[in-house]
Amino acid sequence: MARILITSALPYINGVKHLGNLAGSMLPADVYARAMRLMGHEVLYICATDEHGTPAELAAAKEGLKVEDYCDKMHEVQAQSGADFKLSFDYFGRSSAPSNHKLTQHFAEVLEANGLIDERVSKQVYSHADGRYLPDRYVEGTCPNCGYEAARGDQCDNCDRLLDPVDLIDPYSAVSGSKDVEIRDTNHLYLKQSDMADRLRAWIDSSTEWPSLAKSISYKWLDEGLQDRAITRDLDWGIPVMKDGKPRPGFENKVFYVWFDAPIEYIAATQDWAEANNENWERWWRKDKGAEDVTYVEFMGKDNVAFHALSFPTTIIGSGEPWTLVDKIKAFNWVTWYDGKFSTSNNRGIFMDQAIELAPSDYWRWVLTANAPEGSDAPFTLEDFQGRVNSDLANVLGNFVNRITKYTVGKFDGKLPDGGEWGEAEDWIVDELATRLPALMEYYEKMQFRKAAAETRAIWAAGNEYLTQAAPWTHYKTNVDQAAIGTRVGLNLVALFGILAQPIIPDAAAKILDAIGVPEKNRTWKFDREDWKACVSDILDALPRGMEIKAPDVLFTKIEDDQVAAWVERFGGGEG
RNA sequence: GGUGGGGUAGCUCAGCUGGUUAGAGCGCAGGACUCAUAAUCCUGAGGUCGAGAGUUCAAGUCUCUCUCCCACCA
Repeated sequence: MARILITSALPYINGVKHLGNLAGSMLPADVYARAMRLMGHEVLYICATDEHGTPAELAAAKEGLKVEDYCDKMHEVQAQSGADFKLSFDYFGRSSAPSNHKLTQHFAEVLEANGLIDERVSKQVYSHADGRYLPDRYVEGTCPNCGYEAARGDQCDNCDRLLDPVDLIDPYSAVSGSKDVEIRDTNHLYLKQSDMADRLRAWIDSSTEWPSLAKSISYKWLDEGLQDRAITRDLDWGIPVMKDGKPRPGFENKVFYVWFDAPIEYIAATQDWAEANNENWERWWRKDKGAEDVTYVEFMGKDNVAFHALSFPTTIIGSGEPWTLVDKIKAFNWVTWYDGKFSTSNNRGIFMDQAIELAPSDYWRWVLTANAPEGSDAPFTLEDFQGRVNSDLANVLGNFVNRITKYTVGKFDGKLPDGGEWGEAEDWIVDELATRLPALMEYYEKMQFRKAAAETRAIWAAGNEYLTQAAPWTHYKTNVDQAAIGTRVGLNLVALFGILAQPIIPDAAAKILDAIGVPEKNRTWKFDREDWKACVSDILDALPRGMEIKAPDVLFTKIEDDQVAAWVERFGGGEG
């Protein structure tokens, strides 16, 4: 039994998340958390909303709300979405929580004490009309390179030249359109990542369980020389910059950069979890206080790898304190939508709150796991969604449960039948499961989710093949006992299928296990891995003979063509 | 521009340190069965593995060049 700390990248506060966000971090983290719990490991799964930064302020302004109120509202919305999709967070926190203020300020303090933070002057565009500094992309103007008149502060869309906003000719605010702007000197704190390079490299060298993607990106940065990074911004909304318990002189109107405080929230949220549940957070995060045996796994989209592999570790290692460092980074590509991208800002694609109206959470969970963007970007279409739900869930799993339970009710009075002789069909299914079950366990342990889903499906399909071989309906005509063993093994397979389905489709799995009467304590994955054949043989005779079972209602309603047509009409393609 | 990921059957994808006739699911064609949500099971058709060159007895699998898609960074 291991202790596994799991975090998924914090969803940003400025709107309901779309299916791509779900599939790229929160859902796989949840599937992993559930699987590890089933294996008997002690799991803590933490997530939170990421609430600071300019986009949050702008989104709030657009809705005419104070940013605090906007965040309160959107945090609730996102928490509800998570609950709707059955994300089994142990705690869903907020990066704006007091605990995170305190902890972020603590880290800044110790980093400065360790000589890893510098105060430096830089130039920023200030807008009088907006009463604020404008970060890169909120300034537009004429490109100094090609003369294009609507160049963004960070890059010109016309000539692709990368820009510094202070170099724009005739700059104006992208927020208000005002040209009443000026360039001001402003002080900021810089995290001296360059000083940390050697220690980071040593740490990465010693990390054996990183995927190559994360490792190669990290080495590349180190090879080129890590840039020092500003960790403060000229904003109101965020974590105040303090010094000796008071606002730091010259930083009264500044806050920490969202990327500095967001990962720290992983820890702060754990503190809040501990506070709310009378638990101990230090045994997860402090190696000097019980966390030395914790394995920490982070889930994120590929855009977040650098922050999790270098920036956050700089904070952690640089503190000189014994905090838990990430052991495994699982990164995902994007889910694409009809040859384009999901986009929150362009309202393109399907969002979590809409998805849950269209179909049960299990359907989405299944399809997004079976088609997870693990190796590369993965396309999502409603036609593919329909196909996978109908084939995998309704036909292969749902129909299997339905056919054997109904048969039991019809021919054996709804009782698990006794009698019959073990034969070739039974030998076959034992061999099949003795191969597939260990493979499935390994896929989960290695976080290979597409393969885990495919293997799960293959096990369901093997159940159907077993029934074809055992053919109880044929034996029933001449030898009821022989029909009994096929039915009995079939019912035990139903129980196993429910048990195995739990991480991906928890609702349907619970329905199956309830119908077949499997007690809560017998729904785990504590298999005897020393002898799979014996283990499987036991599984196929686990249910007490004579027990009453029920035929559950149809588990998965198929998605009809006209539904898909209506969805495509409503969402398909989108308007870029 | 740099770095990384990807370009394998109509579609979505597997193919580890190079080695027998390149695999799976869906879709398609044929057959079987009738317990079941016209479900299931079996069989089959279908690919010069993005393009070109090279290394090797042998290359989707290694090297180089090119090309297309995606992301990140400056």
